[in-house]
Amino acid sequence: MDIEQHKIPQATAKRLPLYYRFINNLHSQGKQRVSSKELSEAVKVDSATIRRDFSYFGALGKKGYGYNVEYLLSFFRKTLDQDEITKVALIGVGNLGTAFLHYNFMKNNNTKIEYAFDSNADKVGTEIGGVPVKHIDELEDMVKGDITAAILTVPSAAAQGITDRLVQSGVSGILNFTPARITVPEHIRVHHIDLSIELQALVYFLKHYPLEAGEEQEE
Amino acid sequence: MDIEQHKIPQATAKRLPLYYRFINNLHSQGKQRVSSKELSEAVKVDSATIRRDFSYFGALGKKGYGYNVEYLLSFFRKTLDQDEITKVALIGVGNLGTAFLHYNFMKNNNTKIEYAFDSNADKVGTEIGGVPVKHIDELEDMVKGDITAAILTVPSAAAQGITDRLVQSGVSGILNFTPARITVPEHIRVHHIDLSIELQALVYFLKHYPLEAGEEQEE
DNA sequence: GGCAGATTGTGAAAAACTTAACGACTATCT
DNA sequence: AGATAGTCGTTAAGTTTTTCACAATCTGCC
Repeated sequence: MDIEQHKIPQATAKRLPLYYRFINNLHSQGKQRVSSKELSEAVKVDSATIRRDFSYFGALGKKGYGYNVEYLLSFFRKTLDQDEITKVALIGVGNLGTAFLHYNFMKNNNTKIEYAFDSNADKVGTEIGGVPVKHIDELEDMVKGDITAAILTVPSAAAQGITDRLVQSGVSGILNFTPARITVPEHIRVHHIDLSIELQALVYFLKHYPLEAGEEQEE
Repeated sequence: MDIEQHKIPQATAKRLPLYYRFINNLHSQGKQRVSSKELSEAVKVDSATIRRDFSYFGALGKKGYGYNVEYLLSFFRKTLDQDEITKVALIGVGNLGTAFLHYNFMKNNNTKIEYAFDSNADKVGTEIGGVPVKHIDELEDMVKGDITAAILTVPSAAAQGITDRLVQSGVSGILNFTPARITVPEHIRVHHIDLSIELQALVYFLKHYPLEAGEEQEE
């Protein structure tokens, strides 16, 4: 099973949470079935790509019919490990961190932000989006052995220092929102999301890759 | 020139702002020269990829020496259109929007957030990170003919409605932070950044693609 | 001036990803 | 029942991106 999992392309893996959300939506709307074409319009991914993505998990649909929403949903729930909740910590309760705390609380099922950490005494002891805010000094104690991943929304100057402490405390993944490119041991996974770069990249594309009619969007 | 520009792979284009930032850092630190290997360690991109990326713009470096930081910087400044500022609007001054306003003000040189819009009367009339907050009713008037791109940080229920108004008002690109996948005419470019999906994707990778020693990171 | 060592730029290959196309099958209409 | 329209799963082709590997060539030093 784990070996099979490894055959799934990373590009596909990145789209799974997107699919999952939209299938969830469809289910809430009481929709019974959905075709790759319909789904394609909703998530803005080519229908052939969707069929290909789904096929990595076996035959989820029926020819001439489409996909049963109920079945698809239960399948994704299982695949994305909805049952087993991954515990996450958030470091840095600024605007971005706060946004995430509110956001997360409402939407995610397979991850839970257990604690948030900040150095600001005014914030410590409060609760945001249902998540208790702890002092950064408590980081090691709270994280050790319990937390799998961390969301890094601290000022960039603090990024590497906090990262080292997180790694020490045993997290295996970091979602880094700071502009700093952090250095970690090989077995730690880091995903970078850089708001400033995203905006600059969009602008660059606007100037140099004007969309012609009929041209498709990538992301 | 424009035809030449079109040869640059999109993957490369997305890395340019990243390179630019780090070259800027090096320059501030007074560094004279840098090799692709050094830069690779800083930005976490394979050195061969960096050399290939740079080579699309011609021979920027010198064999046996590396790249001259000063020259590289001036080249990137020109290429990323630092001189010609792209005007941007931000819609939705919640936590995420506020984070962006602070962030942007400090860092970007080729883009400027001219206005922010919100429907909350308490926010309208204030200024955040140097950006004036206008009422959402003024959107069309302020944007029309002047603003090239928009950052969408509104609640997802409002996303499509605001999008339509932005398109009407002539923006050509949208950076969409809402979970909704918005529909736009073909000539409008949309980049989606979905915080919730990023977290779920990271968790999925942690579970199914554990990093072995020596394995490289993507993104 | 010449040589050892470093580093680029790039051809070629590999890897990763997307898309087109179609056979096989379903559902529905007449 | 047969015809029609729709849909999946997949093979094969196409495209994009990354990586390897090395000749060319520059630097720095003696």
